[in-house]
Amino acid sequence: MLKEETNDVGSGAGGNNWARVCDTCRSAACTVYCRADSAYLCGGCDARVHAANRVASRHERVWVCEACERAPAAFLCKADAASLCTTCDAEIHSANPLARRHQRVPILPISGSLYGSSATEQGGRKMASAAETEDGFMDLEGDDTIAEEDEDEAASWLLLNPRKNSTNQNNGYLFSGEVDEYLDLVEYNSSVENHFPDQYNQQQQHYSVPHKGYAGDSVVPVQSGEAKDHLQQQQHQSFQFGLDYESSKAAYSYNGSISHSVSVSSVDVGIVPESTMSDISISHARPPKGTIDLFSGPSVQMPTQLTPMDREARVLRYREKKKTRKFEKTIRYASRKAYAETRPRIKGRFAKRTDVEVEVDQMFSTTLMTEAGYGIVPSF
DNA sequence: GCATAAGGAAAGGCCACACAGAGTC
DNA sequence: GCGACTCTGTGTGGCCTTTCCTTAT
Repeated sequence: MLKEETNDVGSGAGGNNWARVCDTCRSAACTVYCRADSAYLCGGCDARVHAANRVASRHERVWVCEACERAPAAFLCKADAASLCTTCDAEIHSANPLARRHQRVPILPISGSLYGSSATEQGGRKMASAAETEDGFMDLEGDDTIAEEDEDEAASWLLLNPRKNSTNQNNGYLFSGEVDEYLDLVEYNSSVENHFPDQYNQQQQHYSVPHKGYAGDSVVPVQSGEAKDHLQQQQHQSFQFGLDYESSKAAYSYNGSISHSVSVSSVDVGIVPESTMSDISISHARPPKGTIDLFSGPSVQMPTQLTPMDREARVLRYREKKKTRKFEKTIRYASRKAYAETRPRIKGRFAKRTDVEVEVDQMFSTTLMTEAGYGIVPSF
């Protein structure tokens, strides 16, 4: 059994971008691996098979790796709140020193019902939600604290989401604001760029367009309207189905269906649409725990009452964002980068150009102008 | 087991200036 | 409506300082 797992991991982590399908129904993406049956099962088949009798319900199962979706998860990364197989764990957490510091704990298999007693709701299965523990399993006791913490943090991510689109997308579970959708797009893009270089590059050819023809700060492309519409459509679809447990797993996993559909970015630098920058900082701003709860104040755009669906959607969205956080610096304007690199410094700080340097630059510009036969606007 | 010191890593601030974008005429 | 112009805020990299965490005593 373990041999098979190892082989699968080897081919799955990073090498195969498609989630393993359920061994039973052969149609849905698998979400759990049953060691007793040596079978990968989707949420529906798992619930059906292991609810058949008491013996079956004792089968030990583990979630499938959220990164490759092809191997049983072996470790839980607390920093990423992600269950990962050994290979993905090694890959992801050897990427940089920061990642190496992530605290990971082995995932213990569980038996019984993964989806709680109300497994029939929402199309037969209960979605993965705030009731899950950090490792993604249902916590039968004492899960309220964790869920509330997640909800609190999730709420902070959504504070400024205007509900202006509620009339158009009034299912209550969609991204509510244009801005936040854009933010999501950027983050998903980062995820895609990291995990699907091939597909990402191919699809980029379809949807990525240069920001401007001008060669200055224009190196940072933005998504075309077609791409954005396409993405929004995909996201909306994913969220509409996302309340179903199985679909939500696919939609929110590292490289689930939604990731396959996202395909906009530059090649060397990440895109951050300028209009979103302030929103990013605002939406992430959050007072530390233990401070005065400003979120309950009247000035904050926070719904006073959340339906269970809203709550679940918030937590889900927060978890997904948490997984796809990207800490690498994003260069938006390559020309500014070039200027900064050539700019004189004193102890690392930018320094004023001396008159001599200005004169040299002017002479250089003049020389170029005469030699090239056309004018160049002097920079300094 | 607890307290303190030392070392390392990470985070954040600072600086000048070209540029984007809003506003005005 | 369109172009020209002014003004303001933003983004950029390298070094330094501060803060936090781990390890040793």
